[in-house]
This record gives sequence, structure tokens and C-alpha cells, in this order.
Amino acid sequence: MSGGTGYWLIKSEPDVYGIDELARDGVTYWEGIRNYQARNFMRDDMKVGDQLLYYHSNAKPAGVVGLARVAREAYPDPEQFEAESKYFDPKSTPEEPRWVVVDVEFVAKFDHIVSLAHLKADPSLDGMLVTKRGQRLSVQPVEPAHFERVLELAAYTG
DNA sequence: GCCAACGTTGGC
DNA sequence: GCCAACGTTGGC
Repeated sequence: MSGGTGYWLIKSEPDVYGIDELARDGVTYWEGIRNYQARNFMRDDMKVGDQLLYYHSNAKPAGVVGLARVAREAYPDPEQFEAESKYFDPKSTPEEPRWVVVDVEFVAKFDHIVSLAHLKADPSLDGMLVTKRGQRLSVQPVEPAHFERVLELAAYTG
């Protein structure tokens, strides 16, 4: 697989759109990001082929449940213009869209979740953003070494 | 369900 | 531009 060299963690609530829905759909656009820092990561830094840790939040337990990749770089989030959408933003216009999406493609579901508790307990993951208290950012950059370590913890062999 | 942490909004 | 109020996130 050619392309991106970046690593990210993306959060999703399994009750809303979990890894099983992504596996079913194959590809989806990552709609509804309404945080400027997360948007900037998607808009400015995510490249096709970048690898994504798929994280379930508001879950029991919370943790990394699989892998995905960026299939298309940032473009305007169509839901921001749809008045009936929960992601509608009246201040955004097609001429100057405020929010973007990327396309996210399913890669794999881990056999076992790598729980948040497990991530926090691993010294080699010190400093990983998701393990920090109060860290709510739903799109986070991940260091390559941390990414590889999470795959080890998942016993993921590709 | 609770509540701490955090981001955004809006009055001034 | 400050900052209190408010709404949301997300672990527990």
C-alpha cells in the first residue's frame, strides 16, 4: 500500500458508528467533526494511505478496536449544509465551508480490544494523547512507535 | 448517572 | 479581549 506515512487515532462511539459498521460499509466519510483542532489535522495533515487506530469511546471498555486508512483527503462535510442534519452549521457556506471530512476505509478489526486501561498501563505508551486525562480530541496524531506498539498489544499481524 | 475537563459562546 | 456561563465529551 503506497501513500501516506502518517498515523492517527480517531474516536467513535460504537452506539453511533462502530468498527462493525465500518466493516460493513467498507468506506465512509468521517462526518460531524466540529472541533477546530481536529478539523485542522484532517484538512491540513491527513494524506491518502495514512493509518488510523479506530478507537471506541463511551464504550465498555473504551479502547482501540481495529485499523482503518485514509481513502480520500479532506473535502467539505456535506452535512454542514443540510438543515435537517444534526451537523448542520448555519454559519457555513459552500463558498467558504467551515468543516471537512476525509474518507475512512476499513482495514481490520482486532481479535481483542486494546483497552484504555491497557494503553495507560504500558510504559512504552507514555505520552500517547489518548491516555491523558481530559483529552477529548476526537482526531489525534499518533507517534509511529506508539502505533507499532498498539499493534503489538493487539497481537495484530496483518 | 455523575461529574471533571475542556471548548465555545456571548455579554460587557 | 476578558471571562462567566453553558454545553459537550467521555471515563468511571
